[in-house]
Amino acid sequence: MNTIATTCCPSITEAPLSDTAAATLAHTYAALADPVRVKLLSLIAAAGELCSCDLLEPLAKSQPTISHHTKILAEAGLIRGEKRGRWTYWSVEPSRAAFVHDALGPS
Amino acid sequence: MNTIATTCCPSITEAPLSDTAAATLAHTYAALADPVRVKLLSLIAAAGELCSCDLLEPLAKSQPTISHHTKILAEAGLIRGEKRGRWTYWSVEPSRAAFVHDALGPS
DNA sequence: ATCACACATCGACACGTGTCAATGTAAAGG
DNA sequence: CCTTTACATTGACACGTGTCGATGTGTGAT
Repeated sequence: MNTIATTCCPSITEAPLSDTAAATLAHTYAALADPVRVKLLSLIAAAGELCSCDLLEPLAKSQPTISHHTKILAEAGLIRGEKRGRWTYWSVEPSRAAFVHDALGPS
Repeated sequence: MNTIATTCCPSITEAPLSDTAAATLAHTYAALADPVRVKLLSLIAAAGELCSCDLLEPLAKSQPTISHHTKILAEAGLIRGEKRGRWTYWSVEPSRAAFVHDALGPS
């Protein structure tokens, strides 16, 4: 946690990550470690906004499974859900839009 | 900045990922989904080259566990090992250096 | 050859994770 | 009210995963 405090942005070529920084990164990448969630995220990123009901067919999973994956992505801070009426609309977390775009882009 | 993306590869804002593309990405991110592997990768990236024996102390894990994690990172194509004498020297896979640098950088 | 070292592999264990049927909750419409 | 719809939660199951002790495989040194 003192990594960012002492210096601004040390390049990875200069010093290894701290335990807490590594744990935080691993938690984020764990959210992307499932093909269903990667495709789910790409569907939201491509559409801009989708409700859970729109995810059932393209992902070919049950409703509880979709709810499980959206929860994990939301807890990782990659998407956010907004309830409007009976529907929950999911969109990419604005502050992480660049990260999500890069993560889904061709590497 | 995305002049290449428009002509070459469809941006994630245009179309969702295919099943195979999502599975490939998820497999890569699964290799980064463990804090020990994230720190292991950062140690290699920071040092340029390290043998397995140099990883035991900073990671505070047993030798079989280190061997297990290096194997997963190597199979994901993020690092490569070169045997010289009795030691195996690990380094970041050159073709994935940019990806690794971004993946470990501040998000 | 014999020994010590560096690393990989195996076997076993505890724990985490993806999945779905069943059930609960909340909102809109009758 | 009651019913339907959209989603979350629970419980249970099978499977994957991180971990380490024990063992195997080479390599170099004596």
